[in-house]
Amino acid sequence: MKIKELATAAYTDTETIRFYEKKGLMPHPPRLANGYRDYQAVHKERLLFIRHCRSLDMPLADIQSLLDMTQANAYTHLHAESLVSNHIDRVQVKISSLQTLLGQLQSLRASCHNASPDQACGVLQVLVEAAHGEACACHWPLATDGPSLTCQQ
Amino acid sequence: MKIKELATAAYTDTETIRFYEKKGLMPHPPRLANGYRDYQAVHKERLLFIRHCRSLDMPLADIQSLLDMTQANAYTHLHAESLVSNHIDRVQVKISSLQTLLGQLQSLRASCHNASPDQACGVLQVLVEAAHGEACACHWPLATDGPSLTCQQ
DNA sequence: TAAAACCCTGTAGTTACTACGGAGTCAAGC
DNA sequence: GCTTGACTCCGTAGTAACTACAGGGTTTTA
Repeated sequence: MKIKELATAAYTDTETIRFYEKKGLMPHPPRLANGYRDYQAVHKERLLFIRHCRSLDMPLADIQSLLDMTQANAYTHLHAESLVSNHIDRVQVKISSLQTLLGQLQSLRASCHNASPDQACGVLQVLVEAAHGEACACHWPLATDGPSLTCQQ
Repeated sequence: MKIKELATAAYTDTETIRFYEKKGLMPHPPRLANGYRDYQAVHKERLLFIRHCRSLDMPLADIQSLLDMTQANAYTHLHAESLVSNHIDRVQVKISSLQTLLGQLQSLRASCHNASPDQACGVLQVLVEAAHGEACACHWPLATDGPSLTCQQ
């Protein structure tokens, strides 16, 4: 099976497969006489596994760990479960962070709707004024994975 | 005001300021005789504005548009509001996408908890089996901004 | 005078790909 | 035999928004 066939079978792209190979998630397959990659069924299973995990938004590093566990046949309850649990924690934090953000954005937009017709749009004024507020916690360093979201407008 | 002082005043980092300068969000400031950047109050206001918008998770391109509007004094209700509205839409899509994902991850973890003590952890088995399911919509190409999240386990 | 703290530029790293450029290979149609 | 198109190869650069150096110069403090 050549790379395009594998890509089609796993609903992904040839470039992505080569990328996974470079990253070590997919093994180096044997080559045909012309240098083309030659895949077997085992490669398809592995790629489907990877893509399924990615559809669950798992980072490649976690997927690599899971693959290592299946390969070694020495995985533990605790390790696999903690990977998933940590992932759940990250997703939950992200959701609540975004919900706070959503509230702030909606009140920002409301400041535009509430402006009387002869006024300039309130969005910019609110933003400029908020930026002046020294006490606004927005101005603390942002978290690495999203906004700090502690500003109460 | 040298760069460190500005950074402290805007609760950010010197590298970030130079980064914004390179990107065109911050203007090139005048330089001291020794080549050091020399900032005024106007730079602080601009930087605080940028950081406030970033705390609302706005992309730099949107912030650039807002800055252009304030500079030109020619911004419109509609443009500013549509920037914010589009941002709200993106955040809402992201939230519901993550909520679906959360449910899937929780059921995955449950498959581990439900396994009897003498069984191997169910997480890996579920993942392997799910990857085999040809009909699983997980295997369709992922959306650009997150998981496809259409897999019903 | 020496060390610490600051400043400069430029480059490389992060995530998970995606998109290209330039070249070689293969099968089908004329 | 030739051309066209689809496929393959490899390597590099781009995405967002920074962060972290490397390697040098300057200023301030002890």
